[in-house]
Amino acid sequence: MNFSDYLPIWNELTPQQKQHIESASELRKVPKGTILYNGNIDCLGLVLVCSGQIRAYILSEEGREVTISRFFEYDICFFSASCVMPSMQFNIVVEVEKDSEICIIPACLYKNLMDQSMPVMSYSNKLISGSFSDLMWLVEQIMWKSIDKRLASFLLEEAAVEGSNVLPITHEKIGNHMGTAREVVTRMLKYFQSEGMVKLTRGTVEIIDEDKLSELCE
Amino acid sequence: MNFSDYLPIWNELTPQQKQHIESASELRKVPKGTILYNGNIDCLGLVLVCSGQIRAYILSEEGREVTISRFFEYDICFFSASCVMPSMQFNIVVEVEKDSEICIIPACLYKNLMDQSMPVMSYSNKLISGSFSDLMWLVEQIMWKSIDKRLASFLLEEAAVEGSNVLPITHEKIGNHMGTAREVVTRMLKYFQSEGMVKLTRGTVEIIDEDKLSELCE
DNA sequence: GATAGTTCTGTGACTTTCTCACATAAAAAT
DNA sequence: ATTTTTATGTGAGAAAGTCACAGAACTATC
Repeated sequence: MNFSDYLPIWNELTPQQKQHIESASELRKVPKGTILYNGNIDCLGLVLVCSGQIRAYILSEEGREVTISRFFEYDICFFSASCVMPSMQFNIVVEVEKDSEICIIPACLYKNLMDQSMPVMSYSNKLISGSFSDLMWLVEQIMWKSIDKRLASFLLEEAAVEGSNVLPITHEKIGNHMGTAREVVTRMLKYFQSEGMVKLTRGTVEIIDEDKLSELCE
Repeated sequence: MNFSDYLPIWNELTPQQKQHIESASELRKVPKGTILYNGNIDCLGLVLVCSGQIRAYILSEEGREVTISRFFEYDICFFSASCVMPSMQFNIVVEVEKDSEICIIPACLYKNLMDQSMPVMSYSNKLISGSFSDLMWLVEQIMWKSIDKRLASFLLEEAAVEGSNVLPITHEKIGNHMGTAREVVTRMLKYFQSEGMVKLTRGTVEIIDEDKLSELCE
């Protein structure tokens, strides 16, 4: 485990701090579907994604979901450590989307580091600011983009993530990412298919005409 | 101007830092309607609200608005300083809602302070975290609350802010706060009136039955 | 204080999106 | 081969947003 690959500020830590992190953090393999954090579970800590894929989403009382953020290799998820940040009050669920290897820097250790080390505090600031910007973008999407555009964007992004035009995903999961109902996704995908933009089979969406989808997004 | 009333970390600054702030910041009277920041205007800085009222909102290409955050006496608005925070990339407009007195700590000075002073950095962190939480709350509202509930909440909050049940506000402004169309607000208010919850006159909404509105919010 | 202009509110018709209730189809389990 | 589970399809109706325009209430001007 080479921390300097994940933490840009690794070299600004003291040898002792480095040692603390190395001894206290835990490398863990987590299977798809694992809930790492849900606001009830004790504050986990900072999650470094070594491989795999993780997503953070909010959950309504009726069980509907919206994805707030997704994390891939070399990303750092701080949502599971939000409990140690004062003034961070919200419920969020952090779930493993694909079998992953993660490294957990315990919340209490991380809190201490933040208080001790200016670079760590400054880096935390950067992480939060980045997420804030992402969330602002999400608000704009939700408020001002129609479903067809949002769905097209989602499919293209998903294809980029997968590195393939064949997306192994159900309509329901797409709905959960976008915060909309499954039926809405089904109908829109049917329309996309009728326009020759995608090809649908049970459990997969294949992108046929990437350009046409891109145009749709504007 | 007594900075310690506005900045909780004032006493953790060095005399020199305090002196910098005192000499560089600018106390200013700004009339209602003033645009303090809109992403084009040069990065303003941290805005301390001494009196009055300020709001930050995002603007769609079609000219629709949604209020992201509102600031009152003793609040600090950092949106007008977001340009000095790395990883903060979004367009936002900061507008004076009521004639106000504000104190501006210039962006460049604030940036230097953040880099020099752990307490300032830590405090910035807290400000951003707080706004992040607020934004999460907004996303939940937008996604999962129906318009009647959101309108009821807005009216009650507005009454609390105004310290009166007579709200001097137009349907259009309410729509701009909530990110919805004026007609939708008009129709819902008409319904609220028919149910005896509010009384409408041109330019004002008077809350008649606070309890009934509260119930509506759940 | 009558007139013209501006701002604010009201309303119908139509579109988009969401909800509910079920039907059918494909895969998995036994 | 049959049952169970998971995924998709669809109609009907409700909620919310869009568009176009009408009328009412204030303001400014002479």
